[in-house]
Amino acid sequence: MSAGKFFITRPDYSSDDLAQYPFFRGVGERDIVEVADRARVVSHVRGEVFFNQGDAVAHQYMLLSGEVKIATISMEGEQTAMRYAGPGELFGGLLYEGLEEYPVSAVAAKNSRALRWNHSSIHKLLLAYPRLSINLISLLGREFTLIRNRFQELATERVEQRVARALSRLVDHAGKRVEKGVLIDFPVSRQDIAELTGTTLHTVSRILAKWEKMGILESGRERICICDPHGLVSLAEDLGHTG
Amino acid sequence: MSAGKFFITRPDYSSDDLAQYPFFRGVGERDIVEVADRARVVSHVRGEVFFNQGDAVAHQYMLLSGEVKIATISMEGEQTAMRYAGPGELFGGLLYEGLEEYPVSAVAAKNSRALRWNHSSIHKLLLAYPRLSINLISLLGREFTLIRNRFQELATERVEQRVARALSRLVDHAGKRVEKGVLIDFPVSRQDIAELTGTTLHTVSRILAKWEKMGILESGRERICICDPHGLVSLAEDLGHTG
DNA sequence: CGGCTGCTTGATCGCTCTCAAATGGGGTGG
DNA sequence: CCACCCCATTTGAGAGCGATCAAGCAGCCG
Repeated sequence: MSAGKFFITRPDYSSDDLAQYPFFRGVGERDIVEVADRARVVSHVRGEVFFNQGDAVAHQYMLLSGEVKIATISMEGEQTAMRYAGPGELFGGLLYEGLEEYPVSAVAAKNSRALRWNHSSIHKLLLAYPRLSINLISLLGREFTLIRNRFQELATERVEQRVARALSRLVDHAGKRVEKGVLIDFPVSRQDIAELTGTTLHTVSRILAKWEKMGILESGRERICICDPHGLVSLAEDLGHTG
Repeated sequence: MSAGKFFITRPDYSSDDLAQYPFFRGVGERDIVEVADRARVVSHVRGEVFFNQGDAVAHQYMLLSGEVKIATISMEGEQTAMRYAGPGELFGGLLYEGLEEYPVSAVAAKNSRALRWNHSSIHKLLLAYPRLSINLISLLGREFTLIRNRFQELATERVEQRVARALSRLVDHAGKRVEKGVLIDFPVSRQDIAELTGTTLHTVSRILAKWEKMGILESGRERICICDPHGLVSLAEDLGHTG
């Protein structure tokens, strides 16, 4: 990793690594270096926050390694998880005129490293490298599709179906092949699943217990391993027809 | 309207009208004309669709007048409303690589006119006028905040509270001052409110009947007029504390 | 080994969906 | 102008999903 083909700006990453991320798609190696040079690398261990909902918007982040939970907290104190961001994904205040506070919190779900641009830098960079803007729009489009789907599920589906879909997404997003099946490769509690699906940890616990009995998965303290991913998917689909 | 201060490209609109919309913020009059010239004006009467979920992505729209419902339909046939777009708002496939079908439908909630760019035109324009990209990102950011809030409400709040918020938003978005209070200025059925809030038209009907008795609003067939907007807002807040 | 934190499990309650049917407003065609 | 029909709306009764409350259990770290 220290033997990048191109100029390495910092010991933490090479331009090769960055070039593979969608934010830099179609951007020349030299330009990537220029853009990355305007960022700092920041690290947070599991549980630490990158920023809190309500903080003054200051930075835009791109995750290099780890996993970050993007969540909101309501006035009644209830948490809702918007998404989990993995390596290559952007998070932070989407700089639009009038936005002064982060509308969400970003907390490391495992030890994480990210590139951090400040607000004005990223603004200039987007103007200077239009391709970055296009890529950002593209990424936002995908994210939109995701939250739209989740919104629709929340509006029309039962809890069990939503949990099945949430687990499927986590597997796609951060699944690691292990002996028993596919492990979600960061600590996930029942409460986390509940915040993703708009239910309570109790209900999640009951559902997982049921599926464990059916042999679909295996789980423990903040650990979920899907033994039968296909079974999980067809469960998500079938629950619509029969229930 | 035909006496615009600047060059008028079509009888339908002047560059003045366009300059006030956020998509064109910071863009010169001449450039606005250039961009608008790449679009066609399309009209649809109430009930007609601009495009259907699943259609091949071909166009990006900016609404000039009217109101457009952006909604999805699930595999089980249930509709979910994502938002209502008013004049100046953009809708259509957010061009990202890999997107081939519209993920939502857009249907005129009243007679509507829109600018329509085709896919490749808008792509070129965004590259040629970086300020447009910035504005688009800005608009997406706002839209994101909106759907995030709605998602959180759906995940944590009761139906009554969600309906109160939905009505408040409709008032802000399309409220028209009338004698009795503020009228939502396009046809809105109980079913429409239900699709916005993830409930059924029956529940909406009961809630509106209750509020009508309380003197907060007045409603009829596809018509809702808020007599006491502030009461509605405090209802949305209070339902959290007491319920 | 002890305590903290996350997980399980039972019992109950009530919000909201579902099913069913009647009512009414408004536009259209005669 | 009137009658009719379509479709939105209202209203009732009942069932059930899932939240809530309440303990007890168990893994993991110090």
